[in-house]
Amino acid sequence: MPGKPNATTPAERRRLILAAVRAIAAGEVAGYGEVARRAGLPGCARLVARVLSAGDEPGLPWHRVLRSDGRVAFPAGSEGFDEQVQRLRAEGVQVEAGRVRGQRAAPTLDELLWAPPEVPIPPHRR
DNA sequence: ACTCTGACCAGCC
DNA sequence: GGGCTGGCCAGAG
Repeated sequence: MPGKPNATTPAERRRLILAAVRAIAAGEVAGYGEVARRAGLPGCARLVARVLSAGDEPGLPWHRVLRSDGRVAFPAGSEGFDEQVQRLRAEGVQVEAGRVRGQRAAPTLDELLWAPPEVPIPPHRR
């Protein structure tokens, strides 16, 4: 077939990104760039952001996607910010001033690859 | 076809 | 720790 070795169409990329986001386990967080990497689309962090901003897919754990700094991607005080923080806390993620503590948003996944099925969440920790 | 914008990232100072 | 710059992809005007 005339050359289409990879996902060159936006719809295909979008599907891959959605799958990668769904693959994030509860209590885990991932950066936009990391999600793009898992989707097989390195460098497409902005595309991930765009897909999430569409908000079409119901049940998508979009709140588990953070910036590479571990910060919430919404401006502090906005609705999206507030909701994302609450959702993360509901899953046991410790959020402090819009920033996730205890986990790395974008660690070196050189060997980590796909995340473990479940992560032990300490009940309370400081 | 061009320009601007966006739930971004990595590098450098 | 913070701020600037360039690069990135896709959609809207």
